[in-house]
Amino acid sequence: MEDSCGAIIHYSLRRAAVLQQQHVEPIEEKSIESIESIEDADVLLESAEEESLEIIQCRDTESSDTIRSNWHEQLSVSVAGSEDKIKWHSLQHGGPLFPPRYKRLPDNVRMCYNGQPMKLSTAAEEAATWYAKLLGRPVLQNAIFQANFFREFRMLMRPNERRIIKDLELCDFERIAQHLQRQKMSQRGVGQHRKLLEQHHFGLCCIDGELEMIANYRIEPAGIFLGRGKHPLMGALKHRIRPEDVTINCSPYAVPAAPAGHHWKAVQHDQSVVWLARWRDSVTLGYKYMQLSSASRLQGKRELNKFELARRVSSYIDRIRQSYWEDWKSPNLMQRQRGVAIYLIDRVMLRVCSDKSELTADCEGCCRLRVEHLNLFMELQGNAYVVEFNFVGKDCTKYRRQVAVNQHVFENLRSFMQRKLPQDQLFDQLTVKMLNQHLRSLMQGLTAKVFRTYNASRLLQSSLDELTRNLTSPEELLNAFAIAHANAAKFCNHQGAQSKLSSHKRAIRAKQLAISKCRRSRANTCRLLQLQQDLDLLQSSLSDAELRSSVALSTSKVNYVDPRITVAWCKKHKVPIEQVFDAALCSKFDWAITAADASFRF
DNA sequence: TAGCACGACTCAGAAAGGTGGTG
DNA sequence: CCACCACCTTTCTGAGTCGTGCT
Repeated sequence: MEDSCGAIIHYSLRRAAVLQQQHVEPIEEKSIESIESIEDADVLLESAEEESLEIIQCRDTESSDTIRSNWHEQLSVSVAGSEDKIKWHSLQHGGPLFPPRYKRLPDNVRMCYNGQPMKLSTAAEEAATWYAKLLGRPVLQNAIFQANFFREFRMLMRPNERRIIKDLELCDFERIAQHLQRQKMSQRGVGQHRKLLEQHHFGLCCIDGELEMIANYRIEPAGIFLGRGKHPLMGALKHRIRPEDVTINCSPYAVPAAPAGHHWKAVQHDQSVVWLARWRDSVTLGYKYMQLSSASRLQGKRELNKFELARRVSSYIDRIRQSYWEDWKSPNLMQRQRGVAIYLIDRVMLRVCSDKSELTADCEGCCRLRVEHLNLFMELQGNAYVVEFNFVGKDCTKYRRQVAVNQHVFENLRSFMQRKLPQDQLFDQLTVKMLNQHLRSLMQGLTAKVFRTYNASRLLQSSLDELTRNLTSPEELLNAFAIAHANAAKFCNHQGAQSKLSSHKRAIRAKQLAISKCRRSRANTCRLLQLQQDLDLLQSSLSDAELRSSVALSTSKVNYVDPRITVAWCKKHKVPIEQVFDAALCSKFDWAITAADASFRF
């Protein structure tokens, strides 16, 4: 309790300091904001193309084409920790794009309080529009959200408004929500052109003579902090970020101009970092960064390094496993805990979970597991030594899994749980730092997170080998590929909220209905036969669909499995890469598509 | 020198936006 | 031809990981 109070006081003081630094004068609108029609956008787009070329002019004389086409062939892979301290030699960009200034609502659109329309101050009205956008979302029912939002909403009101508005329940945002919806519909079409224009202005940078895309050139708009799960700060207001809050990182000769009438918080030329701009989030108080796109050369190099590091684990894995087997039998409690923890990270794919501040949602990982998160079964459904994990993991996703473990692990876990309360730490002698230090002593650059990359990639490769060994037809191959990926995603516990299964089951029900209708109306038998065939096909693919629906496939594809495995598989089976990677993945993994041939093995 | 806070990065699911099929 | 819907892709930004530097 004391700790929690301390954290809250510390947070309040820091937040006050950050907010005090934030400037309040309105930012000048850029010319982009004045676009009302598609024609306007086209005209501006043409001039922007010229301007954008100007922004990215580079002093680097080296031919960028040669660098781009074969950097991955020339690259000698560096192990983690020994990466170059100098990340770039020349860096030029146009600075971030600020969201448009808030435009007041028309006079006939008002928040109603207790049935009476209220004309709010500009700041309070803007906060009301943020809330109105969330109408219908379950998060609005959350008491923490309501309390945080209403407290900060009232702080934006004028004293006379504050005297009247005392209860969020009596605030009616419906008219504002309807107005915003109408506004959105009327602006369809213009948005696309504006986006293209903005991308030309702000979305590109020039790094070491290479034109690259920027991943997030937009400053996050002000709004309501939502967080994940039961975040204690949900509902707090994210303040507007202004040029005076933003630090720019670039070459000394290429400082982008701040918007008219404004200046940057600071400009630095730090070659040891890859961010282009940063600012502090007014709720979490952490830095937010403007960074290069994942398709960029620099990010590609980092990706390659990541996968090469994971690939090296193959040569060390026997030694690593031998080491933690020995730890299980150690008389030293810390070593036993360390051995079991690494086993769980390696074999159950748990994240390590670093220490967290009190002001985050209550989520766990290996080093933060509590006694209450585990159930031990000597025997369960014919399996010996089963551990049931039940906790809330990263992003507040549920982790619920029963795993048959090694007998030594089981007995160690039982001893760690003895004489402890449910809320006590399972690994009370262990810290993340100790664990990673030990891993580094076994293999240079090895940390806990590498196991996820290693295991997911190994699993994909073996699943692909096994499932596609005797297949030749494109449909069968692609289906098997999807299942292999789903296996890897399931292993990583990547969850998707939108269930494709429900639509699959709906399709089956629809066919069943159509068949019975067809039978009743005695329609032609050809139609009936066709429907029956469709139904059989749907039903036979249900179990595959069940697997694929329960997981989010993209996360493991994007982050964990070595793309060269997929590329090699495609080349071996003559499957076009576009059928398994979408456009974004193709450009992100450009290096893998060029580098890997059919014989590549992870 | 240990422990902690923090900076810089990777990883993550949800929401928004786009597309193509169907009635 | 259009409205609607389902599915897929992109964008957004919150949440972890881990090294570094300060006290």
